[in-house]
Amino acid sequence: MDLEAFLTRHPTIVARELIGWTVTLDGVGGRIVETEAYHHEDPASHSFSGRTARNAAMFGPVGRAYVYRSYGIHWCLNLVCGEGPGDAVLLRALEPTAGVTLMRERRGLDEARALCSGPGKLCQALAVTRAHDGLAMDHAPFALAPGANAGVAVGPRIGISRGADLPWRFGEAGSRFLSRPFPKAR
DNA sequence: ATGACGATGCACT
DNA sequence: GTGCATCGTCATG
Repeated sequence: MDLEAFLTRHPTIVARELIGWTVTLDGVGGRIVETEAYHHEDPASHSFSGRTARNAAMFGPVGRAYVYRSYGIHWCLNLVCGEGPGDAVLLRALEPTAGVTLMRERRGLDEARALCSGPGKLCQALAVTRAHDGLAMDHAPFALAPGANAGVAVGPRIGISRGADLPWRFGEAGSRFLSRPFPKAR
């Protein structure tokens, strides 16, 4: 399956199967260990109320980056996917594997486990900004490569009010690089 | 023109 | 666990 086919599926499927893939920007990045799915019919999605200047990238081709500013401070990076316009996967945490020294400088931290353990942290470590909004994530300066995972945990998404009941957050089971642990299964 | 509110992170208790 | 910084985006007047 090529990348376009991989991405042209429901964002929950893509978000789950993306765990273990590697993403880099200018050679800095790591294994994707945490994602969240956003669907255009989901009230929590930025695309729910239609296309605007901010979310335009979500309505473009799959494989592009959708970058937005959160809380006026942080950047967050999504990979556009889905069977139709308006779907994306939020990249929430990476296991740093490449350019770790540069990440430490950008983050002002030593501990690898805290370098990319959150959507805003990840963007600071990789130096993602609005300038990357709309860029293809399988071409330079981005790169995207498949990879395996050690099992996927599922739970509710973080920091949203609407659609909070949907189990659309995915993470590598047992990873030490998550933004937060997953609620214990029951 | 103005106001409300975040798909957060960090310091502090 | 709680509080707050900080500002772009969108809805409303």
